[in-house]
Amino acid sequence: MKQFTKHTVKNSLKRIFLYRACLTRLKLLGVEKVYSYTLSDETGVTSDQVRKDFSEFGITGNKRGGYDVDELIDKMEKIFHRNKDHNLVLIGMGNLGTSLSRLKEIIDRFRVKVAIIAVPEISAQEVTDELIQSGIKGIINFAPVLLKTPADVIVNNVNLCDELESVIYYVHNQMKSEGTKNLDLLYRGTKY
Amino acid sequence: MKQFTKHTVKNSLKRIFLYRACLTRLKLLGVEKVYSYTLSDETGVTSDQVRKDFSEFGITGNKRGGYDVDELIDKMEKIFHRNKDHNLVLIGMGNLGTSLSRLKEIIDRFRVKVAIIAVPEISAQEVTDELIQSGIKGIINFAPVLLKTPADVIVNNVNLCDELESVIYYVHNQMKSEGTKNLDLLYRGTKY
DNA sequence: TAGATTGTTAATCGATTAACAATC
DNA sequence: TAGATTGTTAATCGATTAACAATC
Repeated sequence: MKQFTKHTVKNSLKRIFLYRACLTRLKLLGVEKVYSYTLSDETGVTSDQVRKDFSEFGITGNKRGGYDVDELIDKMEKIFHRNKDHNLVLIGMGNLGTSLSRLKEIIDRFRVKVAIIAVPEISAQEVTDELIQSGIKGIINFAPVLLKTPADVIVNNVNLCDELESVIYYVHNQMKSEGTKNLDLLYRGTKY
Repeated sequence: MKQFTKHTVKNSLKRIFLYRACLTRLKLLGVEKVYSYTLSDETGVTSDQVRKDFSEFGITGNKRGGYDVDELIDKMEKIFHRNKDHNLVLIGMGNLGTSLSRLKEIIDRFRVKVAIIAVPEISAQEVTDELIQSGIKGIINFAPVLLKTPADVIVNNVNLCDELESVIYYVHNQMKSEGTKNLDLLYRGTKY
């Protein structure tokens, strides 16, 4: 019954994005030190969860002293390999015909590992196959198709229609659920 | 310790998008009937999970007979309220200054409930406040900021940088994990 | 009918939450 | 020191997986 492993972005990783967004904003405001409850207040994630997430990614602070904002941002940049350069290829609609033949050459030369696919639905799989042949290991896919890829290739689908429809779904369905108490007092975000 | 409820798109809902993508493709290929294991093969979601998801959304098939593709697509369209029209406003950078004053008028007139925010980071919160004042209940946010919104407003953040970085994260970290057996035999997708 | 597939209930697994000992 | 906060272990909750009875 057990199927091939589906790759899904870990919730904890998504929350790290969330923390970082807060931290860069706080830094801009001149904040130098935060506590787990600071990030909790800002993001709506419980302070327990904040510390648990940090622990998972090996981020430590100072007992009683909280966390240094700069240090925290720095550690998160490292998690995302922001300290290194990453070349990537973007395959768009305009240059599709011409560029496809030079793809492998470019990917090899610049040691590209990540590609962005923004071609029409119909050519998406073909482009993908080509990319994988050339050694691409991660793909951001804007085409509204489910790409077939080997297990060692990561695909992240970005689909505005799906995003829109999920918002519409929630807008239409939330009245039924609880969420209607203390409306003005509560705040929340999404998708993280 | 319990915090305000964070709204997150349900996994089951994301999988419904996935099923629908498959089904529309299969329909194009002339397929009229599917079984839970058909969708399992196509999506990598286990057949158990497919049936469980269908059950959650009140989608039923025929014992022994599987599911009718058209009927399935139709039911999914209904889940996403695709059978109705939905007006939406798109606030972009170009027309920011001019249009903001007419916003409420337009939102009222066309009974808009959903907005897409594609303005620079710095004006995103201001625009959001304005939208909420005008009665918007769902937002797709392209600005890389965490918007403060009342609990009855759904926000879906779309952030290319985050998507990219999560791909980079996985590309750099997967070698360590298991996933290296039967590489060429296994297929997987992401984010659903 | 026998066999195959659904739909649902029970078991398992993983992620979140709570609790608390360590410590600055 | 006393008090506050971290980091981690244990308890709980929810989601996935397995099992199976219903049935076409």
